[in-house]
Amino acid sequence: MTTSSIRKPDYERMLRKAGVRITRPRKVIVGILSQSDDHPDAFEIFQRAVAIDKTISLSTVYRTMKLLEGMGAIHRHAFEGGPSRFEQAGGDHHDHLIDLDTGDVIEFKSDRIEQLQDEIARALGYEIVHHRLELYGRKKRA
Amino acid sequence: MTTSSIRKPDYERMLRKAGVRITRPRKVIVGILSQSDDHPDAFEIFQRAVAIDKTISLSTVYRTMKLLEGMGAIHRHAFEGGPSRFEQAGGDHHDHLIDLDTGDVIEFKSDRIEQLQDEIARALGYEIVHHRLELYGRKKRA
DNA sequence: AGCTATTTGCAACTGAGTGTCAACTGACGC
DNA sequence: GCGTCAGTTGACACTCAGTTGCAAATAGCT
Repeated sequence: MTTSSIRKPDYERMLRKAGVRITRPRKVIVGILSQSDDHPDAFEIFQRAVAIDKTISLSTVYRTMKLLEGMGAIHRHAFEGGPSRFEQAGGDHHDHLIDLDTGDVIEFKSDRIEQLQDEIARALGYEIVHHRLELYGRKKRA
Repeated sequence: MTTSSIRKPDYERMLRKAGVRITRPRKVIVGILSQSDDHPDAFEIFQRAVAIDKTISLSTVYRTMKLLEGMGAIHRHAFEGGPSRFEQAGGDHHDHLIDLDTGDVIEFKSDRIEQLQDEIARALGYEIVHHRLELYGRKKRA
């Protein structure tokens, strides 16, 4: 029984469409990504990959993440003071709140904010290609 | 005749208050910051500093930026795919739009967005310590 | 199975920033 | 103005995240 999935990108299909080879390391890595609903960094992905196939190298993880990012299959987030973290693309757009005490990443979404961003960019004569909104905070004790 | 300044932090006073020494390298660096209204990175500050005093080292620039940041005298911005850039604190809070073609940094401010961020954090049970909002875009051709 | 361009693992490299340490110096007391 | 000495500096080694060069391995074709 596999974990049921909603809106998971079909990585193998995307790789095929990108005209690259479906190699063993790439299969292992996209398998891990399909299983993950957190925001692992390259080294964490590498560790999970090694548990499945101990010959996989960290360089290959980096190369594969770059490839997948270029294909739009994953998103890269460079939160402050740490390595890039990755998540599957395909869910709808959201921003992040990072818990400064635990490092937890909470996703949120605000159409109002997106809309205001567009208005601001337009007023400045720009077209937004992408944006980054991160809130860094601490849990209010109840 | 010196460039007239609006709301420039008095770095020497802040350094004194922080209980650290007013050394020659620190004087040169804060002098450069007072003169700058762009967002230079550590290496650019180093280059401007060397032009004034060729004995200053890059390590000292890094150390001084960290010191000033800790004192709240400057802000550090880690825009994507590049080194940290710095700007004087003391102006009022703003966010940044980065021109993807030129690297230009445009400052903007939206109270509405700030307010919405607070609402979102509150709804999630968090208190915002700080946040980061960056728009990456391209100039609309007229 | 055989061919070959793509991909891999390894190790060496890069860029940004930090740590170590002997030498230097600013701020205080005299 | 001069000595003292903790704070600071410059040089350089080091870390960390990520990239690159290259010989060996292999996916995907026939």
